[in-house]
Amino acid sequence: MRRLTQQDLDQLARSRGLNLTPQRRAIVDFLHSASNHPSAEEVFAEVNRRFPMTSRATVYNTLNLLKAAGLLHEVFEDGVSRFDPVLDPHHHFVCRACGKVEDVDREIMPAPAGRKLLPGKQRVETYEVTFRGLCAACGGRAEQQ
Amino acid sequence: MRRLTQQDLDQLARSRGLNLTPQRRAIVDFLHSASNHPSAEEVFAEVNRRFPMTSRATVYNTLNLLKAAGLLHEVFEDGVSRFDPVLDPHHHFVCRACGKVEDVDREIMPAPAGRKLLPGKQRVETYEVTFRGLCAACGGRAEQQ
DNA sequence: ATCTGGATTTAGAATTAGTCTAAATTCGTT
DNA sequence: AACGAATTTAGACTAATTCTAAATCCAGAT
Ligand SMILES: [Mn+2]
Ligand SMILES: [Mn+2]
Ligand SMILES: [Zn+2]
Ligand SMILES: [Zn+2]
Repeated sequence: MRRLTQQDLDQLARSRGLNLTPQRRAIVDFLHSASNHPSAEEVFAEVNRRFPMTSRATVYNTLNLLKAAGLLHEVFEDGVSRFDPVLDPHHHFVCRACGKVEDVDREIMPAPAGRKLLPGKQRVETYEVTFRGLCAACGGRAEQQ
Repeated sequence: MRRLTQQDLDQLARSRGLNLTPQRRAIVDFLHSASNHPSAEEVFAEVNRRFPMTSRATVYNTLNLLKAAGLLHEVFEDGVSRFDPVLDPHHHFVCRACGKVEDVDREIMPAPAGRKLLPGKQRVETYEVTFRGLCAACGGRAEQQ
């Protein structure tokens, strides 16, 4: 799954008139280093480790900015908002034991061929699948119920 | 898509030791009459119309109770929590113009035959699809962008 | 090198959805 | 009618997010 490089990012940001300040860069860096869909609070905590005194407002502002610029997606799983630096359309798996949110390749469940209109006459532009169950780690432990 | 009758409901509730008080019945009635996935606040407003002085706490308590008893499902769309009286597994369509959440039959996108394990070794127990685009009403109006 | 205006950041107040609490009420059983 | 358990209520509390107004930063103009 494609991830943006620093270059991509600089270029994209610039092309959209986005000023990449140190705080903003720290936020993007963390999101790309973190493998799994951090929440706003996790971003706040981590960015503050490297860059103390970064305010919540800046974290939220930046996440919203990047999202609006299309450099970041927001995913909601079970009422929790998380941020996803992977831009290609893909699906998610949520572990019911540990709560981890993992990426799933879109090929696993491709669009039903040529169906742009649902029976209810809705025009589908995108779709995403959420799989639920036990992740590799949790499923491994002793065939738990 | 199957919906519970009053009888089903009484029986189910009783069999699970759930006392169906007037407030609780009003909440369930409303959820079943409303066609589209009301939020807690919408339930609160409507139940109060018929049954003034019903507190938020009772609405939330009841929704959580019914959910725990399996008589109701909670669906999160775009960070908003909504309640769904349709118990069979099914998918959803979210209109990007008006925000309406509509049911979609599961047949539209059935499980990939025999796949219980994803490539990442996750064991899939359930899955759900969210389609996004324009609903019949919004899509009809003048081929908007 | 200094000035200046716009963009950015900051701390904290405000808002919102939801949970918790403790007292009052209801209801089935004696 | 009296009792105790379950339920309901109003409002306090909490957590996530947005808003606000003042401070800071910074690029371009002088
Ligand atoms: Mn993802
Ligand atoms: Mn539904
Ligand atoms: Zn797990
Ligand atoms: Zn619509």
